[in-house]
Amino acid sequence: MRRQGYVYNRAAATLRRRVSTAVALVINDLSNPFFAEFAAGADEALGAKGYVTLLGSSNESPARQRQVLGSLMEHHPAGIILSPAEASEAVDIELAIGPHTPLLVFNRALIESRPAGFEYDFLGLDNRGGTRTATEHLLSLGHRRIAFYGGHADSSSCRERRLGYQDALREAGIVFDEGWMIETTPTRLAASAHAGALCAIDPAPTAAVCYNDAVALGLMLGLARLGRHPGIDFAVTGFDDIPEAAVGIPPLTTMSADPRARGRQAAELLLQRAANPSPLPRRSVVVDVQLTRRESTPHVLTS
Amino acid sequence: MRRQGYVYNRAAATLRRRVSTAVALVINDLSNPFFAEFAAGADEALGAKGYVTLLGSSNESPARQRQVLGSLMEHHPAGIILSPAEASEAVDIELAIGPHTPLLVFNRALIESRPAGFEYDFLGLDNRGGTRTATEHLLSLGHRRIAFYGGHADSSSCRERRLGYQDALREAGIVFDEGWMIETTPTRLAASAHAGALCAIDPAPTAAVCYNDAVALGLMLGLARLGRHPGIDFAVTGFDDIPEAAVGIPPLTTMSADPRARGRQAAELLLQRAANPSPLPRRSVVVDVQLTRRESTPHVLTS
DNA sequence: CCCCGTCTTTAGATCGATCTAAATTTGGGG
DNA sequence: CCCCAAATTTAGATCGATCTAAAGACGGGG
Repeated sequence: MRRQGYVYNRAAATLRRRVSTAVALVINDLSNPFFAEFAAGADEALGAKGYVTLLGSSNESPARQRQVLGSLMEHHPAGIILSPAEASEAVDIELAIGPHTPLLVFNRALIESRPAGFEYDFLGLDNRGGTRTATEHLLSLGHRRIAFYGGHADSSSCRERRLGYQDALREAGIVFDEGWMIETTPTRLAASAHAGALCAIDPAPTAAVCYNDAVALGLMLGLARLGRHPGIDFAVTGFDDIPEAAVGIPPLTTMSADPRARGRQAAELLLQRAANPSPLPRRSVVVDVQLTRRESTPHVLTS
Repeated sequence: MRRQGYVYNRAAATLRRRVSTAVALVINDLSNPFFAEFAAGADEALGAKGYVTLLGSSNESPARQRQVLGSLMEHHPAGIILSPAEASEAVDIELAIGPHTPLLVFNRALIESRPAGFEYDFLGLDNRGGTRTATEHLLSLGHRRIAFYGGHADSSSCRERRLGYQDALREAGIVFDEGWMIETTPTRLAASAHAGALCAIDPAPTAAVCYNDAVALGLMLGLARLGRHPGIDFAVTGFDDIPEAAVGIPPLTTMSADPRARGRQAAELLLQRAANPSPLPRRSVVVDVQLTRRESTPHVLTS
C-alpha cells in the first residue's frame, strides 16, 4: 500500500487524539554553537522516540518568543523545550502556552513574579560548581592572585559563576578583593579590548577565571598583544568548551557542558513528563560540568 | 474568546486542507555554524510568513535522512528545504517525499542517476566564482606561486572550488602545476598537521587559496608552528566567513556566503514554488560570494 | 402590500485516524 | 446439531476548521 502512494496523515490522528507527536523547541540564539548543538541533541533524541521537532527561534526577543510560542501551540505539541530569551517572565510564558502543555526550561531561570500556580521542569548547568572547580584547579597549580574576568554582573549566570569562584577562594583562606572581578560584555572582542584592566591590578594576578570561552579566548588575545604569554606566564580558564577552545592559542582549559548530551537529556526529561503529567513532582536538574584541562593553565611561575 | 482558553487547532485545518502550514527543514549538520545560521535564517523567514518549521537533522547519514524525511512527510508539509547528507541520491529523496511536495535543495547537488521526472529547485553558492575571485585577489597582490590547500578532491564543492582557482591562474597566464593542490580532510586539525606538505613544494608558494575557513585557520596555525608568519610573509584565503575568521591570528581574508541570508532566501524560493506549483520552470539559483578582505593576505614580499 | 434579487445565517458534509458499540463469525461443549 | 461465550469484523461517531448549499432576512421597485 506504500506503493499506492499512501502516507499516514498525522493531522487526522492529532485531531482525534487532541495532542500531536511533535515537541516544540524554542531557542534564544541558534547561531550560538552551544544552542545549535543542544538543538541537534534534542532533535536526535526526539526523533528516536518517534517525535518530530517543531523549531522556533526567538533571537533573544521576548516579544518574538511569545509570538513563536503562540504559533507553535496551534499544533498542540506534546510538550515544549524552551531556552528562554533574556528577561523572560514566567507569567508571559504561561499566558502563551497555557496550563496543560508540559514545559521544560533550559539553561536560564525564568523571572518569577506571581506566587505560584505555574509548574515546569528545569534543566541547567552547575555554574557555581563549575567556576569553583576551575578556581580550585588554578589553586592546585599554586596560583594565589586569581581574577574573575568578563561577563555582566547583573546576568544570573554571571552572578552564579562569580559565587563559585568566591567559594573556592574563601575555602582556600584567600582574602578576596572586589577589584579582582572585572566586568566586560561577554564577547571575544570586548574581552580582548579590556585586557589592560587586568594587568592594571596591583599586585598583578597570575591567573584568571573567565566568564566563558569567548571571553577567555579574547583575553588571551589581548594579553598576547600586551606582551604577556598565556599558557606560560599566565593561566586562563574558560566555560562551555566551544569547539574553538580546543584549537585556541594555547588550547584552552575549560569547563565542558556537552550541549548535545544536554539536548538529549532535555528531550528525555520532557517526554517523561509528557507521559506522566501530574504524578511526578516538579523537577529541577542541575548538571555537573567537567574540567577539560588543556594548555592554558600552567603552574605558577616561582619568581 | 482567548480568555476562554481557545487555541486554533491547526491539525483540523490541515486535515481539511490536505496540506499544513509547516515547512520541513532537514539539515545535514546542525553543529556546523554555517548550517545553524542557515536554519536560523530559514526559520525566521518562514515564521514571518506564518509558517512553522519542522526540524530534522540527518548527521550526514543518508539512511537517517530518509527516515527523517518519512517522519516529516506525515505532517504533509507545504514544502521541504533539504541540505542533503553526503552522497544523497535523487532517487532516494523522491522515494521518501513523493512527487507532490515542493522541494528546495540547498548547497549540494543530489546524485542523479535516473533520466528525469523528479523536479526540484536548487540554491547553492558560486564555489567556482568564489575561489576565482580569491585567486584573482592574490594575483593582484603580486603573488604568482599560489597553492590550493585542503578538501577532498572527490567532493563536488572541492572540485568546483579547484576549478575556479585554475580559471584565475589560466587567465593570468600562469603555468599551473598539479603539485600545487594539496588534499586534506577539511578540518582545522588535519589542515594544521599537513602544513609541512605546503612548505615542501619547490619553489615554495607565497600564497594559498584554502578550501574553506576551517582549513585556512588550521593552515595558519600549522605555518606559524613551522616558523612562517601568515599575514606577513605568506598569504592565505578562506571560504565561508565563519565567525572565527574575523578573530583569527591574523584575521582571515575570506569569501562570505552570509548563511543567514541564504536561509531566508531558501524559504522565499520554496514558498514561491509552493504558492505556484507547476507554472514556474525549475529554478537553480547560484549565489555570488563576496570577498571580505582582512589581514591574512599581504602583498607579496619582493625578495 | 407583494415579489424577486441580494446579502447574511445556518446546517450539514468533508478530511482520515481512532474509538466504541453493534454485528458477525468462530469454536467448544452439551 | 444447537447454544452460548469468545473473538473478530464492521459500522458509525468523533475531533475542529472549512466549504457548500440551502434557508432565512432585508430592501427596493412595481
